[in-house]
Amino acid sequence: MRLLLVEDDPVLGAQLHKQLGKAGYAADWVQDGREAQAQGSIEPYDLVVLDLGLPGKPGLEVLKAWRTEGLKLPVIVLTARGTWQEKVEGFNAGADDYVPKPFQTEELLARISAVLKRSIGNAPDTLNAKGLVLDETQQTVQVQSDPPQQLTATEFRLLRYFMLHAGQPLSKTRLTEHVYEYDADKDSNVMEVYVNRLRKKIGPQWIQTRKGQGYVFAEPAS
Amino acid sequence: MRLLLVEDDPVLGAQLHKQLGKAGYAADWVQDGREAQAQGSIEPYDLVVLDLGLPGKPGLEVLKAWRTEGLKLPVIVLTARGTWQEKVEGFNAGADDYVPKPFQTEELLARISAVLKRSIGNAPDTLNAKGLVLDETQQTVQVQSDPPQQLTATEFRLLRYFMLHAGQPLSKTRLTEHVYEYDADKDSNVMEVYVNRLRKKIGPQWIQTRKGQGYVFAEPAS
DNA sequence: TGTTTTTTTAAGCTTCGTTTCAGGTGGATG
DNA sequence: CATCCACCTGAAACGAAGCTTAAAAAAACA
Repeated sequence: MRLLLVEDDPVLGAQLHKQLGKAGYAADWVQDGREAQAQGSIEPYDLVVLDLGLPGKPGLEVLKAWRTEGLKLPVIVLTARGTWQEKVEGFNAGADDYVPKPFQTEELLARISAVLKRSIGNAPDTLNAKGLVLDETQQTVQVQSDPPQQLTATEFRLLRYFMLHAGQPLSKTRLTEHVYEYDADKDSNVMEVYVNRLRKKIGPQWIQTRKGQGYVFAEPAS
Repeated sequence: MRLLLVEDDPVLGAQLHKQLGKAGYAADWVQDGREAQAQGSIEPYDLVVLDLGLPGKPGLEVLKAWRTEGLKLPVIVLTARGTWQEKVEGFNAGADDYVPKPFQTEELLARISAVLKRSIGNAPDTLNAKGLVLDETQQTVQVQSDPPQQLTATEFRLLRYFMLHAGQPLSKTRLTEHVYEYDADKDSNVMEVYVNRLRKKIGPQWIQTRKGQGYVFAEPAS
């Protein structure tokens, strides 16, 4: 999952950025309103965490701009001490959720996870395919009733993306874009390598390859 | 365990603060209601000891504010006159326990320990894993039937936090936040050093490292 | 105050996750 | 049937994260 963090305060921003990374998200961090808007329009983020008090361009403006542009990526708004109007304004501008400052990091992480699942429009527990369970806090997978297996950071991010988009063909470029932050080096077979590793861990039938198109995560034919 | 002590009386406050430290809690002490509220919202405390008669903002108000904000951190209320209504009001406002003044420090410590375990949702004697016993009053560990070993203050705080959260992966930042008071200096390898010391004392199999994620305290595979 | 214990810092070393690379496989195409 | 291309796979190279030890700094204690 690739996130955009928009927060001008260097201290809070740095801390959040780190925490998001730890939680298994590939997060880019920008500190300026204009930059945020541009970035959000160009790069394919899965979710934005948006602070409202920003240099360059106010957060709400940025959000509105995205919405009139037709972008419907999920946005969670952070705002100082929740005045009631601000909250309403935020939702009107098209925010998906709203976290009043100050907050505990766990709170934010919980909201992010909730909004992500909701936005993809799948059943509440998407990460529970038939006979395959992904535990988000432990970063483990369990196949049938075998003992749970540990996943490395990258394996986890990839598998989560697969499971959240089960049934859809996903190109290798799309996968790299969403599993890694910023650069996205082309001309590498990293994805193939990681798909290989996942297949070894969970069994080959879950991820099918569509030659020329990419991969599809799906339940094994019953 | 990181506590917030809210007590305006300088004498009692100082004394409690000291005792809490002795008992192995990293406690921050504030004397004002407003400050308490802000502090409790921002910092990741494990428990609050809250006096009711406060300057700035009444204790019950502070508590209610936290609850409406959705914060569910455990709160123990101290109050002077143990009138029956006050007790009820306290519980209604969302207190987890209630200690009437005057009280003996041990009484308070016992309550704190109980509420902590309860709030984490673990069995009453969480500090008693298979073959490993942590004595809270003595600040010692006993492995199997070896002689008990003395722990230093920090070792004790860390090990208790581990045991109370057995099975969960705990990041190094989270550990520092909960083992130390206020500052929480980043960019240091203190946690690694202390994990090392604990492993030397209790044996290496109890604390596993999850590279990139943190550590997990768990019973050795049987 | 001087002494001892505890905490923190720093440095070199080790381990493990990531990425790259080289060679292999299999299906599609002419 | 030969060739090409996309993908697979195992192993090596690299780098970051964690380990360990010793010494410096700070705190506790007498």
